[in-house]
Amino acid sequence: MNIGEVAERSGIPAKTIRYYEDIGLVRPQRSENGYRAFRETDLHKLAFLGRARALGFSIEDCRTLLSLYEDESRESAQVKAIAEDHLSAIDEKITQLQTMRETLSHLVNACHGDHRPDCPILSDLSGRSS
Amino acid sequence: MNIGEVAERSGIPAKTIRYYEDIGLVRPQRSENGYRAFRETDLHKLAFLGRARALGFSIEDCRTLLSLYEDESRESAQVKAIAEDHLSAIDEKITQLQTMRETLSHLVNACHGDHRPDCPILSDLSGRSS
DNA sequence: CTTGAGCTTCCAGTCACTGGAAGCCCTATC
DNA sequence: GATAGGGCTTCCAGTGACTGGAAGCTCAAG
Repeated sequence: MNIGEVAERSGIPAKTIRYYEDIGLVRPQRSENGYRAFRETDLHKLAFLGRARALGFSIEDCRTLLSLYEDESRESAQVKAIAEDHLSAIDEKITQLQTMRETLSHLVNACHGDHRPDCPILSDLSGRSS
Repeated sequence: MNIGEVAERSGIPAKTIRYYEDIGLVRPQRSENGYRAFRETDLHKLAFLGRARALGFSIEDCRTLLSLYEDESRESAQVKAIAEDHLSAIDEKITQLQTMRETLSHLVNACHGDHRPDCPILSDLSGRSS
């Protein structure tokens, strides 16, 4: 398989696949013409990466997850630990965003949004409480 | 005021303040010795930036918000539009994260997390539905 | 006079790509 | 056989918003 087909079938852009090779996440063979020659297992790996990235795992987490996936003697506890860490990072981000959302939506509601210059949003940002 | 004091009073690291000067968000004067000389208005601006960034506004949004803040003839509608856009971007991110969270927490719950290799998390990532 | 903190600039690195340029390879059509 | 195009290759640069570090100047205290 050439990179174009793999990109289509995995849903990962060709550019990104090349980048993943660069950082050692996949190691496709090469054809005589210099083109990357992907096997089904490479495609499978890339699909794995796509799903892991879609769950928000970092590239380094993905690297570890892949190696655990390929390690027959892994312990599921290792995988679970990574996932739990990531889950709590997600929870933190959600909380942070909800705090922002809260403040911001109050401000937006308080702003007339008309042709006049008075604006509670700017007032708040400038540090005045009113 | 030197940069250290401004950093402390605004809560923004000195490095970041220098960066903000680099990209033209603040333009402190200079003392004869070459040190940046901040006035109260600079401090005020930086505090404004700090609050805007804490609400998740991008640097470019901050730039616009600052210029609106300083523009007596602004219309609050301009400010509100930026805030509303940002609010919906936040909502999108929250939704995305909650989707991840949902999937991930199911997987984490399904995983024994013991010394055995069987792992629903890896199974899911590898594309098997079981 | 020395020490150390604080300030300066500049360069490089972060994360995970993404865009673009220059150029080779392959197939199809004229 | 020439040419056009699309796909492939590499390499370099840019994104956002900082952050770390090196080398060197300034200032106040002891």
